[in-house]
Amino acid sequence: MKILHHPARNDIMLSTVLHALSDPIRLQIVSQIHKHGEQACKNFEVSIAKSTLSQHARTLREAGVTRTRAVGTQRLLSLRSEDLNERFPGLLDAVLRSCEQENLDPASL
Amino acid sequence: MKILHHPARNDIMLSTVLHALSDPIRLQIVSQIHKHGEQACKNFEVSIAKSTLSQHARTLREAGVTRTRAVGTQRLLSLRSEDLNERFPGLLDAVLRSCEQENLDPASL
DNA sequence: TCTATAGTTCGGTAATTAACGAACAATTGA
DNA sequence: TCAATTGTTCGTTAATTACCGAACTATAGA
Repeated sequence: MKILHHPARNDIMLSTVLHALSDPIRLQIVSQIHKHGEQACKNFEVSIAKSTLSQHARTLREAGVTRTRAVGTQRLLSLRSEDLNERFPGLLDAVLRSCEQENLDPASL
Repeated sequence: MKILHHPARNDIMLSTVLHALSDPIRLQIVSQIHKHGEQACKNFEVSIAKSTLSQHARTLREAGVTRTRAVGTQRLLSLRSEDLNERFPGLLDAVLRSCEQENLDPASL
């Protein structure tokens, strides 16, 4: 099977990570992995074609945000929390918390 | 003179902020404001045309990352730290620290 | 071996983006 | 009032991006 390329920890670039996280769909994906743990693509509740989802998964993986491992026909995605915390301390947590806060916001008006 | 539109605090969107910060040039601008305080565009050390710089300044302002005020012919940009901290606690600091860390990284290999 | 499941890759389209220079607007100071 | 400074806007170009469906690969299970 195909080799899934993941950047080494020190090759993870801030602007690339921020770009990967700047898309609402990818933010949803990351948030869902955070909430429910390692997830296969088929479990993501996003309203896009599977080819599009596959591309988003690739973007996240190549940015160093997620790790993908193959199990059977599935690709399980997890967050590279340790690598990200080591390289950009506090960043992932801040984004995840911001993400949750934003989703609870209609009351703030 | 033209009105400079700034989003209200509660209208600042996470994905928009992350997108604004995902461009290396804009990250440099934000980092320089953080280091040296409120800055006019002419002070930014970036190697792009001034029309391009003006567009980047607009992107940051419209995302809610910076505030722009007019003083004479200058536009002074500052970070909306308070608004951002209120809305997305810890996010801006994490990005700024990540930014600094990345710029000191050649030793990490 | 055949079928279903899970993802990936490819080709194409439409939209967005970053970049530039030229022209413009606003303000300051001579 | 005139020139210099500072920044914005406009028109264009080239590159990137998000999206889709169709075709493909790989694995699991009947």
